[in-house]
Order: sequence, then C-alpha cells, then structure tokens
Amino acid sequence: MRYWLMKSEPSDVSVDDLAAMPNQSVAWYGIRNYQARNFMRDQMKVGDQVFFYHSSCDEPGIAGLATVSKLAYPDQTQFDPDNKYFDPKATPETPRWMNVDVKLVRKTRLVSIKELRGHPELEHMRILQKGNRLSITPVDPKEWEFILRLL
DNA sequence: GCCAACGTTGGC
DNA sequence: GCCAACGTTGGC
Repeated sequence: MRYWLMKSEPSDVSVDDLAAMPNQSVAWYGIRNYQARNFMRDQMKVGDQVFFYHSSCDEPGIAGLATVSKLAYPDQTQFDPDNKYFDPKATPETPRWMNVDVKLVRKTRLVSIKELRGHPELEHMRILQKGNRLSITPVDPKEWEFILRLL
C-alpha cells in the first residue's frame, strides 16, 4: 500500500464537491502529464491512501483524506471533442490517458502549504520543492504519519 | 498578474 | 538527437 498526494483545483473539484459526489467518489480525469499518468497506471492500487490537496486557490493545502477506489482505466475526457481535455491523438483503441477513481475518506482541517513548509520533517516532500509542478506525487510513509498527526 | 520551473513540440 | 520556442503550472 502506497501513499500519495493529489492536487485538485477547488474551482474544479473541491473536497466539498467530492463529498457531494455519488459514493463520494470521482474519476481523476484530466491528467495530461506522463509522469503523473504513469503513477496512476502503474503504481496505484485500490486502497492506496491519498492526501487531497487544493491547488491554485486562495489557501493551497491539504483539505482531506481519500483512497484509491478503482484501478486505472482510460480517461473518458480524452475522447470527447467538446471537453477541454480532449486529445485528438487518443482513440478508444489506443488511449493515451488513464485515471483512477478516488473516494473521500474524510474532510480534514486545511493544512496549508505554509504550515507544511514550517516543519523540517517535511522539507523533502516533493510538493514543497522549488519548481514542483507534478500534480500527483508519492508521499513517504514517515511524512504521511507525520502529517496525519497534524490533522 | 508575475514569473520560475519544467514539459512538450517540431524544425533541423 | 538537439535545442529553441512555446505553453502550462501554481505559489506568491
């Protein structure tokens, strides 16, 4: 079982939006970065634990706990010409993009990126490195445990 | 709105 | 295969 941090823009899907979804579960659509895709496709298993992170917003930070609820399968948005994530090079026979489903475990207090930066124990987290843009990153078990105790 | 960092594209 | 140009991300 692995630990992950997954970024979502709350203007797109917030932790409250996730809580309102049927089964409190959502397809993690729209990932168009190969490294992030490969994490979902090759490494994520049902039951993996996830920090649900709000990015590109007033208060970026961890907003909830979630879990991988379905193994990777083709991201449906890549086939839809009207969708902003449409990929003309993808076909149902040769899909390019995959997504898992993510299910909410519980909403947490907002642990801001500023707060995370304040803990020397977390200084190596990928999310806190300068220039980091990867929207899905593995979380070290020790870092996971440490952050859990902050919640 | 700025801009550093990084990924992708495409001509050569 | 190189690399300049371009687009995107995302905190600030």
